[in-house]
Amino acid sequence: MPELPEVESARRTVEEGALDREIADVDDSDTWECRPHAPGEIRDALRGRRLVAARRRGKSMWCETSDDGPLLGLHLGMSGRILVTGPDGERTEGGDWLGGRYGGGAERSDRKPEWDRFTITFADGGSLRLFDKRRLGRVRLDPDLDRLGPDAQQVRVGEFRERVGRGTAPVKARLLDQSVVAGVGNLLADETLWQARLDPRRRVDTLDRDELTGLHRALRRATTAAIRRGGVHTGEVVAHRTPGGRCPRCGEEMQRATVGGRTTWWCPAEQV
DNA sequence: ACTCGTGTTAGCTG
DNA sequence: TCAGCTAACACGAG
Repeated sequence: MPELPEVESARRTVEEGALDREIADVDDSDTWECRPHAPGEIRDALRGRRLVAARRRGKSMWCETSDDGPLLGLHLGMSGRILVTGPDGERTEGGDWLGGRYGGGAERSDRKPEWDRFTITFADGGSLRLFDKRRLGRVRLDPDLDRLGPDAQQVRVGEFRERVGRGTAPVKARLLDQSVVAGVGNLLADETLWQARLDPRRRVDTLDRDELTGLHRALRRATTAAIRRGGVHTGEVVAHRTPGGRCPRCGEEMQRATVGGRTTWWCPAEQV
């Protein structure tokens, strides 16, 4: 499910396939996904315009629209995908990342049209859809991006140490806080902490400068690798987050607990 | 039937 | 006031 790497993939899907096409119609009738907008509000704001750029910060993405139109915010939530079809109606891009609990192998059920929560129909006959089984995604005009921290892939080491090291929360909770650094989800957090050999329960006020520096390096590396390999589920330790799973470096049995409100797996021998 | 979950956030607590 | 935590959100999968 979407963390920063998957959202970056969705952003590229839009950038490569959905820009500069005239918007003929918009189905924004899913009032939950499009809240707090009333039905028709997003349609009226977009019709006749074009998407002209696709941007991303952390897990949030948005499109700029032509003629000084509003920003179109798209958040994939936990199960959202962006699907773009060309003028012939065939899928050209998107929805192709695999793996995870709701990924891969579910293509047949994935076609259910009622899981299309938001659809832009272009004048050429193609479309852009937000497909979202669990309905935890969001579509909104001019989304509030001010509360997001710097993007996890772009944040510089000094700012990272300053932001992540502040407070007393467990380091994993700090990484998951989107206002601290934007883009880290549960799997990327576990992968990063494993790469950095840090115990996810460590309070950030016990981390020294070198540990924070190493954490920053691990995060950038894990994020870049996940984007390159096609998703956060390709992380080295992710497949071992399971009962009886063993650390792929040392063979110790992985430990499980809830940290920062999320299921957390780590190697008790190496992550200290 | 019942629990869990790759995300976000309102609301509670110390 | 604020940092930190919990429950709730919606709903499919195991």
